[in-house]
Amino acid sequence: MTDLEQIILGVVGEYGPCTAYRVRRVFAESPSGHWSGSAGAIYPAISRLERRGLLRSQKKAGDGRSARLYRLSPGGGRALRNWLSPPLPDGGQLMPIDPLRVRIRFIKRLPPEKRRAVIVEARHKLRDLLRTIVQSHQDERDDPVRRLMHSGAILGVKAQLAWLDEVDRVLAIG
Amino acid sequence: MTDLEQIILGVVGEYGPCTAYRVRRVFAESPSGHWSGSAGAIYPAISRLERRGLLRSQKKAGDGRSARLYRLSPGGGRALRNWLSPPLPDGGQLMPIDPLRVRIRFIKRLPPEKRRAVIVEARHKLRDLLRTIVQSHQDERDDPVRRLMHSGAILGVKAQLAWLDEVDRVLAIG
DNA sequence: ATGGCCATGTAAGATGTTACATGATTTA
DNA sequence: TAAATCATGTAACATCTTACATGGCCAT
Repeated sequence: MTDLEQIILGVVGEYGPCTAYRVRRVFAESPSGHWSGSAGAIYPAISRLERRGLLRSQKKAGDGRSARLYRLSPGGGRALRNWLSPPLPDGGQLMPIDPLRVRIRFIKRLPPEKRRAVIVEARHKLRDLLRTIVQSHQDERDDPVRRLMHSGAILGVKAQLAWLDEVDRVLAIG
Repeated sequence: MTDLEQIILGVVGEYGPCTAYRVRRVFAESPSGHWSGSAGAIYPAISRLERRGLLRSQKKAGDGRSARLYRLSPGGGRALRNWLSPPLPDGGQLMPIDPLRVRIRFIKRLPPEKRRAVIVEARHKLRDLLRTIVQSHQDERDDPVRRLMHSGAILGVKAQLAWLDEVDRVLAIG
């Protein structure tokens, strides 16, 4: 069971009976670029989940298109709870993956006078991103779990920004 | 050009002429479970890079096996610098991907009495991980960039731990 | 000389991306 | 009614994982 499939189960569970398109939009609206939610990933994944009996579907009434409403089957609920429950994967599988750090690792490949520009631009883009997430966080008043998702993202990006300051200091010396 | 390919270019550039196996070990020794560095990914990726003229190779002397030593070609160096240089991708592509947060998002699916256990276990595993990274950080005295990689990982995991405390508080209420 | 690690690779299969195709519904 | 968006899907292609196969090197 891939992460994508697990998350689809979670999203279907969260948004009740909903269409595949609705699931796609949840991915598309995520600020993270990691979860692209392309049609070619979502529709086949949902078909797989239905074939395995983890999702059920029914035709959406009053819709001339072939839209279907999906919901979790009992087995799907169990699969979802099982994914969430201990034992969790090892720490290495839980730690954040940082696309910025992977690049900066090789920054010495750039001539010294260009290194600074990378840091400056990264800081800029992360600050912009941070602003939009903070905005979403403030706009979200009702759902405490969703607020937690926002604050998690905020803490993660702030950690990156703090780290960038450290990178800046270290590179200035050496 | 995938991330894996870019990182391989970076690693080959970093470790000078080196074998494919050496590249694999760099991935395997990374604390992050994200970069598995399986043979079936690395060897084909290196072949692709050589076909495209970004890597050059020569037979390793005095080795009865078919081991080859790879190094960056001039074009490979350019490709690597180009990857590192502005313009960077958008903020959404730079922000950290947090496998823990994706799970906790759906934690309400668990019965209330089991939610705490998830947090406790996650905290435990992340603390263990943090200890080992801190240890590597202290052991590494020479290379400032490598120390930066460690401190980036440390800041990231600490942010997760701080967030877990917040999750704990919020779930205790709601 | 044999067991364990070093080292290279391949095959089968699943998953994901991009791009395209199709048509319904809503909005200006 | 025209344009935008909703909605579902498929085809071609590349990539990644898992598992396996092969054989050299090294220490006891």
